[in-house]
Amino acid sequence: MAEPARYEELVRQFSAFGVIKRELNRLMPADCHGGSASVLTVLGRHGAMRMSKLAELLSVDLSVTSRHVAHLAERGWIERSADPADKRSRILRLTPAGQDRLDELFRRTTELLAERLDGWSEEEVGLLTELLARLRDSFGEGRAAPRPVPPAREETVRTSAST
Amino acid sequence: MAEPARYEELVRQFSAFGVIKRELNRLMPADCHGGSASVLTVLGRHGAMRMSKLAELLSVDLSVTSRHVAHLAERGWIERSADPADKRSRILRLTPAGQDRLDELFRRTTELLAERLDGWSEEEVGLLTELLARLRDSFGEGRAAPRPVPPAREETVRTSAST
DNA sequence: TATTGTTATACTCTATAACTATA
DNA sequence: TATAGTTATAGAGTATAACAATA
Repeated sequence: MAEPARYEELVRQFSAFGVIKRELNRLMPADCHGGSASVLTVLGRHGAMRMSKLAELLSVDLSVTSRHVAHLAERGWIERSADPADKRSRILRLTPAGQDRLDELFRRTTELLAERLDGWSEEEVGLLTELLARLRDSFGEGRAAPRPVPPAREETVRTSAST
Repeated sequence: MAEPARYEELVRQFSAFGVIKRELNRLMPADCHGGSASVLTVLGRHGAMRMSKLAELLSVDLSVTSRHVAHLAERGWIERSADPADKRSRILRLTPAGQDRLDELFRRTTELLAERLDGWSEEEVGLLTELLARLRDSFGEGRAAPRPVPPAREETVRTSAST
């Protein structure tokens, strides 16, 4: 448990979020903005899943997820198949084209980070990554279910864009 | 310089930004949303300044800053006085009411963080704060001018909500 | 002519609520 | 009746561009 002043300082630094997010967004191709990219990322990491699960992993409302998914499906980057066990559900899955898109996105962002974090050591990058994961866990509890989990369990799915 | 896989992992964790930001926004009073709050925070920390400087510190466009500032001025939380040295400029300054507002906001966010980061140690909170500051520095270069004040890093922490 | 701010416009992201179809 | 997902609507945040006043 930290002192109040610590939290206050942390909150100030949260402004970094906006800075990074805006710069990252500028990097996105016109037909695949931030929201869509998150969907691709989650599907790439966790494999096929239903809408509700995706929304949970994204920590956004189901309606928001639905729109992003529709956007991606229109472009052939993900496919929505019926769930035989529950006809209300739809199973989402990355298509090969979607996987390519995802790889391309990672390439772009990795390039940007390599440039921006030039002076950072391997350990520092890892440390920040870890702390952000914990931060997300600390917040998302109850609604989100993040946690850098091992790749998909679904058998028919190609997983992770890289590793 | 870290390996590409490190950056990729870091990018994934950036999704934490959205989670925290949305939760923080939910905490904001109806008449003072995230954008306005940032303005108050920066003015509280760095003192009076002109629009352009504020926009730079916020790392957002001047037009955006202008709107947020107008919003705050309407509510009497900041005052815009003419700059005698340059009549195009306007000097922004927190009013006592604005300071109260700011204190109140810090109280709210501190409370939330204390709750969410219950299991975090003083050192961990400090470490994350430091890394976020560095992250912002690494990104904002050229457009933003972060690196405000040396954050409290010692055991003995300043308790000033602003200055 | 360049700079400081303001305003109009457009676009993304998000949540809430109403609605359809299954369970 | 409850749940999965879609769609309509509204609100916040941001950037670009056109404009005013001053340097």
